[in-house]
Amino acid sequence: MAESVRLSWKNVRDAIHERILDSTYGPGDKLPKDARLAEELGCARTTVQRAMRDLSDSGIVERRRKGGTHVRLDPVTRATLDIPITRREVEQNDAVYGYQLVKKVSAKIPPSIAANFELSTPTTMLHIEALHLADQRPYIYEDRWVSEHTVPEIADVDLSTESANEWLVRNRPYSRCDLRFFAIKASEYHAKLLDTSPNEALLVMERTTWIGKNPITTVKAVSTPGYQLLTQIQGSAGP
Amino acid sequence: MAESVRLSWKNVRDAIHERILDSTYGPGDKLPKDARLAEELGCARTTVQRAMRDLSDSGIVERRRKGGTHVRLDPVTRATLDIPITRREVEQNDAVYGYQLVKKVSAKIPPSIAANFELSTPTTMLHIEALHLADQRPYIYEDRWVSEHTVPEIADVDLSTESANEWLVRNRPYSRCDLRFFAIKASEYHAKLLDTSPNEALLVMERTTWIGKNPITTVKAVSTPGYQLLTQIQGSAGP
DNA sequence: AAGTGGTCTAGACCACTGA
DNA sequence: CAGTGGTCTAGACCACTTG
Repeated sequence: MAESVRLSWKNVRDAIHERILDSTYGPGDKLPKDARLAEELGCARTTVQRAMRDLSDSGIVERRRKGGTHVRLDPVTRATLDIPITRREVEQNDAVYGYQLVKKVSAKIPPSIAANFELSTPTTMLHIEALHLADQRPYIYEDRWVSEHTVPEIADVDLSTESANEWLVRNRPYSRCDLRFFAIKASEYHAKLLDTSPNEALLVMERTTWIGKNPITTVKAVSTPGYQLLTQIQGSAGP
Repeated sequence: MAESVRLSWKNVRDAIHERILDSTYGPGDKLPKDARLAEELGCARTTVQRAMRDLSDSGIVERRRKGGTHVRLDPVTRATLDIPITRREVEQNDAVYGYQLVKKVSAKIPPSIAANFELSTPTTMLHIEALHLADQRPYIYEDRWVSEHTVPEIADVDLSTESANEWLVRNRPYSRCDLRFFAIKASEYHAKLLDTSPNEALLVMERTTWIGKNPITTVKAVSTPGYQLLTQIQGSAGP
């Protein structure tokens, strides 16, 4: 049984994954330590590490120092979502992008927005509403609050030309971002802005960002009917 | 300027990231090659590699052999979603999980389902409808088609006890999975099953899986009103 | 305190792919 | 075909975390 072939970390990953699939190591079981597997499979420990990181990133195993590597008890489907800035998304669909500022005013944040930021004391922020268009038709309605305290420069941005979405993504890195997806019934107001009917079902993407402990922005991106979020997973199984 | 400190790959990542944020390297720019950066920062090339892989995974840079490393032109928000099996999800909310099989019958797949699988020839599959309950109340309605050809064992599974969701996740690895999220208006049928009103807005998660070229299953998981998908991103900026 | 995963290094070779 | 990223190795040391 000579290890004549050079094993890549993907080979190693698949070898280990296979043992999990065929129940050599069942859910919750502890796997041999890296060094042991390296010896067994005939490669460097670093290579086993690389393979394990992939399995760990995919949610198949869990690793802890001293605790060892265990097969995860409950399988999860782990997907990666890419959310581009809205202009790019429109352009990638070969449509002409348009943008309209609907409203821009400083105001005291309502409790629901304070809750998004995990703030107890109500403060004043810049409230921005805007419409993103694709081929002249409404595409996404954006309802946003920006902290003037954390992002004072926002006052100097001409938001009637450039969307806050774009400016913030390009200029304000964040250290934490919370995301939420849910469905809402279109209100009269939504219907009017998005050129659709009340009670239509709309997908909403809500994003809240902080830099350190300081709130940056929270935004509800309300999509038009039929909008879909897509993603794809490449599993590490099969031929 | 002695490199007295031992640089970790995170230090290196942050150093490079910072140069991107402060526009030393702007969108689209080419970064120095790994070896050059390693020299510059005073670490091994492997360490730069590790840092770069992270930046690349986060969607901040793009790397190509021979092409070099470039700052991505359009920033994206990249999020990771974990979708557990429904039973786990319910239990993690400290609710009691329940399950009901609503329908199970072999039938010719409708064109929309064939489209999900990218199939042109209509075939027969097992059509399963089921209800997942949390604390006796409807939680998610599952509308699924399973390929009896790819997964003949499904015939022997007692689907009145065990959900197809769970059995498939535990027993059928896939090599590809397509995911879609969108909103729908509840139909009369949905309303009745989910104990809500017609026209409510519902979040739908649609998943389609294959093993190699062979279809395994496609499922629409229709949630109850108020359902939210959550995730969090840890950015690599700030203190 | 000891076991196990995480990281770093230095060097070699491989594998894409753009000029 | 040559430049650049990708991977592998062997060995050392570090840093968690649990028994």
